[in-house]
Amino acid sequence: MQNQEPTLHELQKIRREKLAKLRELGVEAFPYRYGRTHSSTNVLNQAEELEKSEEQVSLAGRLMAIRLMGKSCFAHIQDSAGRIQIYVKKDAVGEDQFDIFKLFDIGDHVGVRGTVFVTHSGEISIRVAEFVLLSKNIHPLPIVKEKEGEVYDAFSDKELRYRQRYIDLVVNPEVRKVFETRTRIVTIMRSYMDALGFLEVETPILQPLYGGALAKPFVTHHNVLEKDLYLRIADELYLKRLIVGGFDRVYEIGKDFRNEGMDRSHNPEFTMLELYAAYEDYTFCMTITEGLVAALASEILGSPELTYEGKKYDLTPPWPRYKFFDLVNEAIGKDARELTDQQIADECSKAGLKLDAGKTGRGKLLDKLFGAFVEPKLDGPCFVIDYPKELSPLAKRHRSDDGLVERFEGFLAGREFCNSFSELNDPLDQRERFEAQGLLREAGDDEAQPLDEDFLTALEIGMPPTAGLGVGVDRLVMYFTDQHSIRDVILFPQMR
RNA sequence: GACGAUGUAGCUCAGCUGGUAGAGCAGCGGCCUUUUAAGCCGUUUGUCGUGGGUUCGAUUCCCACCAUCGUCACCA
Repeated sequence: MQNQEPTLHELQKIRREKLAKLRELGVEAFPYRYGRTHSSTNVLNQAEELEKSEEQVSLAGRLMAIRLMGKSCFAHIQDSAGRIQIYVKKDAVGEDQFDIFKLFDIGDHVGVRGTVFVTHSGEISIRVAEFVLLSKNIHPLPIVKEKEGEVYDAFSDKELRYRQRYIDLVVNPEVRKVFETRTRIVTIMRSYMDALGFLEVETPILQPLYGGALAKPFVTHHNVLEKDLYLRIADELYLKRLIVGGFDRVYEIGKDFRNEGMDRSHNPEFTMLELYAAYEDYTFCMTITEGLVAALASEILGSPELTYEGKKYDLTPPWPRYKFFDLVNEAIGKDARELTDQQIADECSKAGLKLDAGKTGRGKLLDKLFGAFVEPKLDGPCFVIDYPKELSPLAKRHRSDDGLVERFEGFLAGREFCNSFSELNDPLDQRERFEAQGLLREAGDDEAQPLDEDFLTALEIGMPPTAGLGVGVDRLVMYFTDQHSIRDVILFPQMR
């Protein structure tokens, strides 16, 4: 639908005619640059002095409202900082120029030069002495009007908003704010990690073998090498190779790709922060998680209290830590570790899950059980710790319980947002875990991890004790911007 | 992937039990040199999501498909 030449509707024809008319009048419709002295908010903030000094200010922006009154005109222009009213008067600009201004439309970019004044109704405005067209709009913009906080004719069609984000951003200022906050969050993450001595690195997105998570990958093909490559599902295995290589602390913020369903908390490509620290264990990562989230809260919210979808959450560390099996056992009223695979499947069926104990591995069965009975109740913030070994092929065996691994997940608002463990660095144990994954794969689990021989070699070379953490950046942004859908925190979300 | 809801002018929406569509804003013309959802007068705009079918006739009924939203399944 997008690649068809759109039929020229009346509105667009009229704008093209205006463009032609402007050119006849000698107006350059798409000039090369415009020197600004101020932004809209600069002017609004310094209005008093600027008005007194009658200093000439130049600013540029997009026309968002035009109120023409015969021989004068009020209009609003919008720049990346905000909006400001301009006042164009025939007397001030001359008749020829005023006729040109009348050919301008909502959506045009203009540059204006003039002095600052305040209107009778108290709005800080620019009295325009001179204006130029900077770019002509020939495709009408949706007109959003507002009075006393109430919005009229909002541009609200989700499909159009996501597919034509450029319009969404022009017309819905709160959308711009969400993405500005997103960038601030990532910046804060970087400085937080940098301050702790972590080195930011980049690892391959195109990988000959995928790993580091349980997920289905996207497959692509390299023509010259004549082989298939995978888009990474996690950074993990490469970052650990770097720990083997001797970097003590590394992190990466980047996109992962998982070939799975989409909903309001899942986009096929999403952003993860992954970090690895040598000589630390998973308790270190809990501290990092708490510290990072608390830092975000104080810088973004100015308070440890987060409101998400009407509910309040206190993010002040430390957060409670609940053991995986304590939660599960309490929820089902039995000791899950004593149950057979079939019995776990039966418990799952009580929650309406149909699972085949023969085909699904024990780890996954337990995970289902957790997802069905525990997860929805985890308001958080909290950590769930010490997961079953079968579920975590890259995590180190628990120091005091052979059937568990030293792993935690962080929860907030009933949703997981991070995952961490004491990294498995025993190459022989790791090989066994891969082999167990291989058996699951043969049994039909297409999310089981393939064996990565080179990664095993790296572990054989020797990885120090290491802690690793992965944080879902999109989800954190959702919390801190109070957005309901992941699509509202990704500029160009995947559409069908 | 399953079920449900929705899809009408550039935008937001109305359209009862089938007779080829309306409003506000935007646009266009006119009046208006401090307006601000500017106002007043006049006026234009539509493959009624797409493709089939039923019918003399479908935006309205039926089927399929596409898209969006929601719930579930899968996962972060």
